Amino acid sequence: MTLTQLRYLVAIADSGLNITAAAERVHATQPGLSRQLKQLEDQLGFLLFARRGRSLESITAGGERVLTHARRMLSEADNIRAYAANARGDHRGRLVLVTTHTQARYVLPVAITGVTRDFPEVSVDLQPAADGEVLSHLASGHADLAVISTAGEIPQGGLAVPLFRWRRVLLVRSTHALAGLDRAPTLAELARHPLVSYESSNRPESSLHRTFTAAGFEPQLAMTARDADVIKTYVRAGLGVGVLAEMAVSAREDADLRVLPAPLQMPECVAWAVLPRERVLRDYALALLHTLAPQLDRHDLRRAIDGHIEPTWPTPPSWAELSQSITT
Amino acid sequence: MTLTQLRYLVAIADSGLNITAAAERVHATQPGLSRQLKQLEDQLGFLLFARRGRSLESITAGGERVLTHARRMLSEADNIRAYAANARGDHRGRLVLVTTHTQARYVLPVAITGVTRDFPEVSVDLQPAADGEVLSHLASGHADLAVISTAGEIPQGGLAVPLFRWRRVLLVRSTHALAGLDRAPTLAELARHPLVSYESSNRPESSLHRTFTAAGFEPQLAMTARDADVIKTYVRAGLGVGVLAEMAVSAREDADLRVLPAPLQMPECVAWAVLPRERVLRDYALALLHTLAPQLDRHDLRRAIDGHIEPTWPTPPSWAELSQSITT
DNA sequence: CGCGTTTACGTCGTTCGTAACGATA
DNA sequence: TATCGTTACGAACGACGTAAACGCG
Repeated sequence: MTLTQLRYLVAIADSGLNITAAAERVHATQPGLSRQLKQLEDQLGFLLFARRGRSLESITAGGERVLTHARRMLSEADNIRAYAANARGDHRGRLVLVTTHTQARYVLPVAITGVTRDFPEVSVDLQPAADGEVLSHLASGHADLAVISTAGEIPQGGLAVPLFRWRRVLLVRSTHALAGLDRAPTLAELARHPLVSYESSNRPESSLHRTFTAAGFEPQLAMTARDADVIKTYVRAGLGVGVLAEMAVSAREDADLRVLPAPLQMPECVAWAVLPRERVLRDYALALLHTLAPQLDRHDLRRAIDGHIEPTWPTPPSWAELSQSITT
Repeated sequence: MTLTQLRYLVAIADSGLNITAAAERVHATQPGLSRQLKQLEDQLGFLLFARRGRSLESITAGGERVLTHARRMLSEADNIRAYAANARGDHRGRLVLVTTHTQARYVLPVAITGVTRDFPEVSVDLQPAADGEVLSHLASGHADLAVISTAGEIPQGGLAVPLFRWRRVLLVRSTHALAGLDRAPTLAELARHPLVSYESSNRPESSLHRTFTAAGFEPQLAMTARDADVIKTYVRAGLGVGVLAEMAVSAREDADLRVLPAPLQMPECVAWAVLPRERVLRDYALALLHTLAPQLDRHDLRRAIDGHIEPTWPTPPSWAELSQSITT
């Protein structure tokens, strides 16, 4: 049993049982993989894949089992390599982020720009995902860091680091009935108008939905989208009142629209960075994290990550405070 | 980075930084290990060991870090091999048990005999340990299964499987003042006599100590030992009242001594098997466990171990019931 | 001078890629 | 017939053990 054999095994499993495609993925030839797979099966004494004719039909139960152990071994091997790269100051590599559209579009740009400036040999891979899918992407092990928001709870599935607090704002056309208001509308006032908001607001357990129903109202969601820019477009088209994160509105770009604070009952949200457990973080990933959470000490962060401990974090700054300190 | 290199690295660390001894351990030559270590260090880009002259002086911080990841990788490799051996019905191997003297001497023999009968190619390695050290031996990863008793709490550090309930008994010479009693003495009566018991009774948090002090008495421990046979010897010598586990007294062997039940306030204990987490159990280890816990379904056990879930176990049988069912 | 590590050298085993072959839909 | 996996072959690489050299106590 060699690491190469296990790497090939995982590649085959991840390529839909297509050995040719797997060979491509690991930069080797197809006969090489075939041979190593056969040798591994011979040594273990049972088939890892069920064959139909000559091609692989499905993974056997034993193969599934071996696969999970193999994945752990390979991820530990990656950990050693990552640690070594940090130790020798080698900052080449990839940084895979998985996050929602709003974070990707409005929060991360400055932070990522900083990383690519300080670590020019890093290629950042920004994976967009729906609200509920971010953490499952992280759990699958293909991402180094997730950024996600919650209204209260601490995200599970990794080490959660609080970044900043933010509130929702309302966005309306200047001709809209609410445009003249110089205060936050009440929930009752807002409930009379069709809303345009994030896709996740459709779910009954979303904080928007819960806030309305707790007060005895039913939100009218005229339209939902993952993408804040799409929401703005439909607000401009007069479809309804935009309900989105304060990070997503810009005084310059959205000067044609009126911005109102959301009703006070709508809870404050917290944006979190979530790091996979048992995974060594590259220095540039830590740098990104530190840009997003400058209030936290770099070495405390490193200790929390390496020691797999969950510290009691201080209350994160508001988005206004954070964006202030990032740009200056 | 190869598995061989990591195996060598661990061997060197476990041999007190003596490469020659490590080579012996892994059945290879010393220059081979030296070379692989050097190559690993070259590839990682930093020293794993600090040198003084030519010999290894200490592990570096980086070396320590790499070592922990390497150990995990190797243990996962062992898991794959163990799973494969099970799958192909290969029942050769070692079974390392760590436990206290009483279990080793009075409880495990029948169970181990059963294993060596059903699995003649297994060599059982019974590691004796003091009460408090059993679980740390297990945690170090050198044992497959620990057997230990507690008075109430569930043992930590692995998947704990309850085996049986047992009580303490008193052992006295026939000439002893308590010998004529046909009931359990009260705590007050017992407190007047010097006691001979297990070493762990010295600790103030031991259940014996706690029981006495809770009733306002102070136990007089004339002598303590890890070994039940030693305790009996000193009881025969008239040193005091033996307080030991009911499993340790035999109607035949101890016919010259009087056996009394312990005071009712002394709590019932539970013997547990503790299995290391994240470790594939060989079939013969499961067989041993099943002999010790016949009330539990074999497949439930396998599922609990493989799935790393902690089921709510049924109340275990008493030692009398268990020893009955084992021998028949 | 003994112990332990490093270096040098020759051999052996293994892996790899290319190319030809076989099976399947 | 196109696609995908297996088998065959030769070259290159790497690992290993033996033997000798080197440092240190």
